Amino acid sequence: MEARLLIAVPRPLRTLLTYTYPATAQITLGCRVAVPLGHGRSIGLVIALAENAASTPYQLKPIKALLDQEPLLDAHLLEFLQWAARYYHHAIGEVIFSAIPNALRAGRPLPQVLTWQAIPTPDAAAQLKRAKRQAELYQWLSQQTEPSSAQAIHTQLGASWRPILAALVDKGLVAENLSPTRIQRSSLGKLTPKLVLSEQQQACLLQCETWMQASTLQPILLQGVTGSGKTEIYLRLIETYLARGQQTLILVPEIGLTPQLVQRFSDHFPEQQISCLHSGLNDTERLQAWMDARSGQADIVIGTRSAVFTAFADLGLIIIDEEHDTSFKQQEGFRYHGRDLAIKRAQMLNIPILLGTATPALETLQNADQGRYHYLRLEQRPGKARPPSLEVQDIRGQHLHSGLSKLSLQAIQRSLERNEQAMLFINRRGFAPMLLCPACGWLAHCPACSANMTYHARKNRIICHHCGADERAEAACPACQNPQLITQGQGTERIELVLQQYFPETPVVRIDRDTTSRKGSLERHLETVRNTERLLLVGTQMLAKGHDFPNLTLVVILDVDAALLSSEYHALERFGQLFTQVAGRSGRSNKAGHVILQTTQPQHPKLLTLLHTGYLAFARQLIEERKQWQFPPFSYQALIRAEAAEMDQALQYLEQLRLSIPAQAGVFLMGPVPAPLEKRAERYRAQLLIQAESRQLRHLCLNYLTNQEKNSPNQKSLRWSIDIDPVELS
DNA sequence: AGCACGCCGACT
DNA sequence: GTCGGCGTGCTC
Repeated sequence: MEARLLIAVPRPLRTLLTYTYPATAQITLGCRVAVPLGHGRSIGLVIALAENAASTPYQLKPIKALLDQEPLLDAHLLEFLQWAARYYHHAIGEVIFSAIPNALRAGRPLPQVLTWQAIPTPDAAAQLKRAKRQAELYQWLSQQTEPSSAQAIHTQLGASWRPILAALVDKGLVAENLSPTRIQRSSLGKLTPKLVLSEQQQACLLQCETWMQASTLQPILLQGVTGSGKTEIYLRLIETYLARGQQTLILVPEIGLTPQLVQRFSDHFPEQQISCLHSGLNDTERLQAWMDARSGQADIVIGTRSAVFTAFADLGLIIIDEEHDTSFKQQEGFRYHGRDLAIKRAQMLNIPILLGTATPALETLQNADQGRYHYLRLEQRPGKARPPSLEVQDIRGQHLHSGLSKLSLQAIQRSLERNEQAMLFINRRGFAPMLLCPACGWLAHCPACSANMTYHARKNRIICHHCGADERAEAACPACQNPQLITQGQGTERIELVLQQYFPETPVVRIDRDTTSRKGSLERHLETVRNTERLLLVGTQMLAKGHDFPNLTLVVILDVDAALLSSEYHALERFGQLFTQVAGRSGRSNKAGHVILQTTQPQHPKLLTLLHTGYLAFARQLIEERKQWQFPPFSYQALIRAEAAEMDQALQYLEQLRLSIPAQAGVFLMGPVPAPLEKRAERYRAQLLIQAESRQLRHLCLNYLTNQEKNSPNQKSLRWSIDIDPVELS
């Protein structure tokens, strides 16, 4: 007698595979198995029991081995992942395995964790029990004489098990350096005094707590301007869940950029273990953090988007910081949105979720305005900090010095004279986006993409920012040998140069992907900025994210036009968010801030709304416009992308897919058309946009499409993908 | 994604 | 004659 199992394998298959196993064997859902697959073998994860009666057109194979005694993923996580695979129309196996650390994907056994569970601390009995276990553990540990095994145990222990750690350090068995997934307390036992909450923060906290204890939960949008003390609210809310012995998940856009946030958490919770999950970890570190969350040893997990798939022993609260940030959206492969999935996961677990930002995404604001989310605002900045003064600079007919107006240069001069810092913001790295020949019109163009190469002066190379093509910049024109090539437009490198020329006495720090690619270099730069009173900062997007520069009083935004004139309908929303965040960087610590926007569009109505009535009114105006055009959040989009060796192939393939979707009310199909970047890395790209008036209709269309795909043989060398709720149409 | 199968070019 | 190039197709 045998039974059947539905197994997910890490392959781009849209279905689960059915295998048999002996009915006498005990198998729990969520365990890994070794299975025969095709000519070889593969690892798989048991997802469900299959109907035994159903006859199959193929010969079922038995699983080869059961690899786990206990499930890697619990029932909730399995259900959540299956939901995600359906929603994003992505291969189930890839979705399931994105929740399993690389280190466990080859079938290696789960490391043995000392099995204890997080014990709820409030009552004395539990405290006692916890202390007793620690004592037992300590006794056992003290018998370990070999430093290497002590080290191993130390690695498996949480930093929260301080007595043990302290004892080990004391005995000289381990050095007091923890793995990078764990936050080290610099001095044991030192408690940082709690900040006193403002009246508004107090009210806000109380309201959140009330909502979180209600029988029906809704996501909470906490809109707090930069410096209004959102983080302090997070900390207080987390306390409640820690006291119950529950864990908290905090999703942040890019953890490498927010070391201060992590520090803040570890200072506030010196007794708790905080684990970090981000792209900078190697497989071992990632496994460690994952195990800590799954076993319950980690009290708080801070991570980037993929941390939404982490297994938890007892998750009680989710917080999304900088909720509007588009880096929560994965832009390749499994194109999920970390925030949206977190909301779904919280809903499935019936636990509260808090979305924090100064500038809510339009869809989030719409949800709040419609009452689907609770909505709270923190308006005041604590202390005496006032909002910055804003200046729109009309640069029409102005002579610019490498993109900088005379007025901007004067404003920078005045800041420096007051021994204050200024920041110049331009969203383009490199020296100039164009290198060309004034004699014959030759232009440095990427051989593999339909895009210009960017000139990088420091390296003296031309680089394609789309495919990475990288060539030496020749002195003379390759077409007509004219010895003098010129550049057009500006990037961060050129702005850095012009500032060095104008202000030779002042250090200039440039922060972009080129200056921060090496590990720790961003931190070093930020350190310089903190330690230097008089300084100029140049950078891209990266500068806008969550750094606190107390002596910064002037911000100049240089490429406002690009955002105002973009054809992408998301561009304005992004600009509003960026502007509000960047403006929030200036004028803290009791010094007046000033923001300059250089533009040829000083009368742009949206710009005026943003400046005069603030982000909220601006965002609501954009929502109104989206409504008129029936764009999201008033419709539901899916972008089908295809790429092939020839544009015609890509277009024809999409046309075929389009025809598989029967015409129906409430569905618009746009395209297929060539993508805005027609060619990338020698491949031509086309896209088809599906816009439906409900998620259900969109889902239906995509089902037609994937069925059609199943029937038609794969076209040679053609790759295609589905992007649900796209945030970028390029 | 793997992995094998298969049908064409240059080698001992 | 065969080694291997990667284009194509399948995975319970």
